[in-house]
Amino acid sequence: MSVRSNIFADGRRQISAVHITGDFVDLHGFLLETMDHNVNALSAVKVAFVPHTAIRAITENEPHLTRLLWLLTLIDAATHRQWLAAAGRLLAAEQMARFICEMLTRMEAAGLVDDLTFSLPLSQIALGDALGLSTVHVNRTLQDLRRRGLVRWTGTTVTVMDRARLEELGEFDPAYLNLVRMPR
Amino acid sequence: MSVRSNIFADGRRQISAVHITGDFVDLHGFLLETMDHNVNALSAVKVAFVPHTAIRAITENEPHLTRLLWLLTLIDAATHRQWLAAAGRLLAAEQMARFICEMLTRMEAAGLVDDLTFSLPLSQIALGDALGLSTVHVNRTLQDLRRRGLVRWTGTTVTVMDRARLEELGEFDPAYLNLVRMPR
DNA sequence: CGCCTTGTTGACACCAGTCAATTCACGTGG
DNA sequence: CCACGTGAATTGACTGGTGTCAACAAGGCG
Repeated sequence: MSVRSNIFADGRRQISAVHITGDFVDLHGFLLETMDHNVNALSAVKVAFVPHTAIRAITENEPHLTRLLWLLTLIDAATHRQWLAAAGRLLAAEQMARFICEMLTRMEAAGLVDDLTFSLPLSQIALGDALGLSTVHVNRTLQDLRRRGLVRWTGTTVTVMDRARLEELGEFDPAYLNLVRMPR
Repeated sequence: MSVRSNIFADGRRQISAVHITGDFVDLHGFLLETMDHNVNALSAVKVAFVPHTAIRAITENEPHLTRLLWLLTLIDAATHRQWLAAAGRLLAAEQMARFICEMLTRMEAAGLVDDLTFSLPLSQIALGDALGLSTVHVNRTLQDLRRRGLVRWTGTTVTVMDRARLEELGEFDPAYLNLVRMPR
């Protein structure tokens, strides 16, 4: 698992994405001239590098694949809008609920969830950087969610205890993730 | 000029983009299944509609054009990251300074700036929705920037009085906009 | 065993939100 | 030409969510 972040001159940091297994990391870099952000691993990762020449070749010869790659970056952008809305307009608890819902849903789509439980190796410091909160407030907000019986988060293991109420609190709608519809 | 926004159930609103003359509005909609946001005009606008079939045809036959269209959405995404970082980690005055710097720079690139002055038909309510602030705090923050001699903002007319200090305050670097370099 | 990072807690400060009232700019209709 | 209505801008008083500072506990690791 890895994160994309921006860092300000005085050290303030904002994480703008959490990448999980199977994600295409920084496909944006293919066409953007400058990389204005960092990528850091949160856990041991296996990485495959794709040369820009290969992607360029795809864009020359494979319109369908090109549209799929483009779509990946559009989903990223849609996710950014969701994070922005959450950062700008939601209370800490609502925002954190929404974040956990998103991670749960994406991990599910990757087949990495078992019994509403998944691994999320984010320290409270990093979680704060993702949500735009101080670590102290992250700690208290997490306790709040725990006390309400919505989540359990010990170490790097997260369990969603009450998915419906957590999604309601975070006003979460997974539509923006454009996931393939799974048969129930 | 128009804005793209997300609205929460209780009416809270977050603006995620301000479109100016020449911008391709919601090119994202070409490949995304669901439109999870609204677009509202701020002023009288002239609109050209591009059928998805036309864009699809471009992706089939014009790799270079396709990459350019893709690039437009990547710049959008990069801008979202910048807004997110600002919303999450900057103080109101810093964030507002940065926003004004971005609008100035983009309006310049569109040839719509004269003497560091440009038209920005955003009410303080809308400005608050863009920055994630209440209108009262927007008002006070604007007064702060005015008092410091950084900007003049009367009605829909904005004048940047001290560009260097405004950019410094907002820690603004236009690189993410990927603008074509103009000869001075 | 001791260092270092992370998690936790309490006290306090402060940035930003809320509520409410007032002023101002405009556009409309009489 | 003026009364009026409406939305935006402004202001003051107060509240409250979140940040800061500091201390301490709990593990992981060399």
